[in-house]
Amino acid sequence: MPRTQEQYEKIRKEKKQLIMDAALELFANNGYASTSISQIAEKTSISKGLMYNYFSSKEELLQSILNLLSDEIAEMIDPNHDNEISEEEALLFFDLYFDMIKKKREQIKLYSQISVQPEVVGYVSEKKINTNILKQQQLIIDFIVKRSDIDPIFLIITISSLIKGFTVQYVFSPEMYPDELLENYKEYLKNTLIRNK
Amino acid sequence: MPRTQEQYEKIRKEKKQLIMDAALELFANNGYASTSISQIAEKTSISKGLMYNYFSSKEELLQSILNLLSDEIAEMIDPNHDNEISEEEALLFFDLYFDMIKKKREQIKLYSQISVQPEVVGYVSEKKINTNILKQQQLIIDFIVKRSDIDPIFLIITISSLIKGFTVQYVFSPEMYPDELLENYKEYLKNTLIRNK
Amino acid sequence: MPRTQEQYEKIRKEKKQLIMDAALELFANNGYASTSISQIAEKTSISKGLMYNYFSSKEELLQSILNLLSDEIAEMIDPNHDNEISEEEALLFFDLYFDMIKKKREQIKLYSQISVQPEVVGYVSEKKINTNILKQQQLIIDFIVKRSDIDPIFLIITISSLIKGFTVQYVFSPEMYPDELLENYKEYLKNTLIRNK
Amino acid sequence: MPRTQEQYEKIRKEKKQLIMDAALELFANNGYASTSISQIAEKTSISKGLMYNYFSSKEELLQSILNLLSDEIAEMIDPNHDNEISEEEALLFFDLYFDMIKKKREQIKLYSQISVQPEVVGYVSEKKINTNILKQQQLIIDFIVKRSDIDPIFLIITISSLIKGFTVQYVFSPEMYPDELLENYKEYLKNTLIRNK
DNA sequence: CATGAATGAGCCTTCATTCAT
DNA sequence: TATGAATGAAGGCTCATTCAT
Repeated sequence: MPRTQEQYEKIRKEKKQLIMDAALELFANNGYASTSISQIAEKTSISKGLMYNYFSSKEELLQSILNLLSDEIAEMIDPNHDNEISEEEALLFFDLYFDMIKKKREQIKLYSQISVQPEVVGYVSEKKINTNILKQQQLIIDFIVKRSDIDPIFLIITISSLIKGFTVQYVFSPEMYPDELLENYKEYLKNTLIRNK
Repeated sequence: MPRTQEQYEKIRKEKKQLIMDAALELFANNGYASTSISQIAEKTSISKGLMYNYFSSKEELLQSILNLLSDEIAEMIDPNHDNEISEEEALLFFDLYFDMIKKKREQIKLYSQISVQPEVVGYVSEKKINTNILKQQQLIIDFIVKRSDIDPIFLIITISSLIKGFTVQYVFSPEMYPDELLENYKEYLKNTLIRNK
Repeated sequence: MPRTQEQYEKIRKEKKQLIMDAALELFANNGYASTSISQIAEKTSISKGLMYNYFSSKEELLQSILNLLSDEIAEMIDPNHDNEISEEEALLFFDLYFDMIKKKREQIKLYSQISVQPEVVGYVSEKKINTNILKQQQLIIDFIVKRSDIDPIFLIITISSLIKGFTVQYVFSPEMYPDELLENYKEYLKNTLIRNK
Repeated sequence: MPRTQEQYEKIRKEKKQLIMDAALELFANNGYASTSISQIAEKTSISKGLMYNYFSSKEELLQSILNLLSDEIAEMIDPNHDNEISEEEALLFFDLYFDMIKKKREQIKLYSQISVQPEVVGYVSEKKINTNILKQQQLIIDFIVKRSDIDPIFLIITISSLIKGFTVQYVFSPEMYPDELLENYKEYLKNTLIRNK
């Protein structure tokens, strides 16, 4: 009783995911360049050769991880497609974003490393990832700008720097931000930036 | 007749600097791991072997670059040694810091890469660099905290995130921050954070 | 369809032996330091890189050769485990020892080089090799001492020097000791040292 | 007042000797291959370049050390040139030989290493060294043979092995042979081999 | 689909030797 | 005579990738 086409594809997808999981952990913690295909294969309990059955190269594997991150972020952040957001949506963004950096910490750690190394990959899917977040971020900023008399350009720089800086600090030193602090800081940002309290 | 001691020292010092300059540019733009000794030697127009006359290893070369950066930052930022700062000193910090990230852009780019890559180096002189800046930064934050009724912990997170985030964005995309904008944003920060305008 | 576990193991074992054979010949005749991995690879008709699939370093390759020698000697000499030996056993030792230096000439040549070069290796498995032979040698000497009125210390020095000296001379100039001479000399030693003729 | 030709030559000779002394110690203890010209130059407190003013290559330096050893041995052992020796001369040989291995321990250690490594040097002056000792040794053996009814060939093998083996053991583990033991063993050999006691 | 042996280019590093000063 | 900067060939080793089985 041969397996159906779908079963094959499902198995294939799962194996792919296993490889990506192993690779992510190794990349994020040991660095992309310092992680060898052998290590990934060993961690996944498959042979080196088989890896190339799923990913055509080490770089494509990296790309896949980042692309998946991009998709997952898109799903989590879910930018609405009109060009305006309400206060609720603005507040929601913080919930979603903080949720994301917590759940995707390892991926973002990897992404932070990659995005800073021009050599590693042609472009990786940098733009795609940025796009998803930045689009929403832009809407937030628009929202804030509209209700503030601060020079928009300053506000944009400030908020994007703040988000970027906080993200990096968090993903590389999560132990410094216990859950409660994280929650409180999120509320503080909501109050300060959105609710104007 | 051999060269005098001074002549030799001069040659050494100059050549060392040449190598470090070439390495910095390559490291910062292509990444540390992706830059080979061959490339550095070629860019410096020396033989591969000679590099090892000046630096005992690739890693030591990196360390030297970062140590120099550390020293230069120390000189530029010059933290005062009492534990309190005046408003003038707080304002001065912004001038010094913005000046530094502008002049040492490439080095900080390299540093940003290194500090995010677990594999590269045991310590590099990460701590030393951080110390110099962070000490001063801490004083600034203390200053601000003292005159504000915001929860200190939120303030600390916010300001350090802001500085880190802005620094990274600037050194990797300086073209987005023309001199005038840079200057204006600096003044904006001074007014907002220090002068409470 | 992949090879079976056994097939792989067979390939590995055979290839390992091929490499060790080639390395032994080169090490013994050209010296360990003067033999390059390239030469070994070429003699084995494999690529340089492949060597590292079987041995983690040049030194480990050397160690493996010497460890194998150690095991083979153990098998050939087979020291008995009580602390006394009979005349027959004493006589047998000479048969075994002469047989060994003849069959393992190249290995002992290599070993003679290594044991005299402080730089090459931490220990190599020097001790292990020595142990096997020396234990038996000690029993022989005990045997002789017991039946002689010569000062034991002189006897020990003399016999161990004699064995060591003869071994070195033989392995480096086997052409000076044709089979018949070798055999006769062995009998001469038996008669003189053991049978007291 | 310029120096005379002789003074120059004397200085030159002394400096050469200094280099050879440093090299000998390093070669004997760290191995020839593992000792770099830099180390020798440093130990001698001269520059690398100057070394090549005295010795045209690393190998020539080694050769010089061994040649000197050869000459010194010749002087110490001083083989007489007729083809026969008296009992006194035979006994004297042991005094001279034991004296030599004690005083030239480091050189012989080096020589033992070199003579076992076919690769290092074309031939070094192996033959020359051997010649000096072997010639005398041959006379001793002749002397013993003449007064013994043992098969000469066995005697030759035995005595030359004994001397070689003892020499190697002594120079590599002198701490196992305190002066008194050395002296006593020498007398033991004299009595056994020459005086037939 | 699966294996891991095999390749080969490239990397970091060492070092005897040369040479301008 | 003396210096040490400079060279360049070679060495040990790693690793992404390929391929016979």
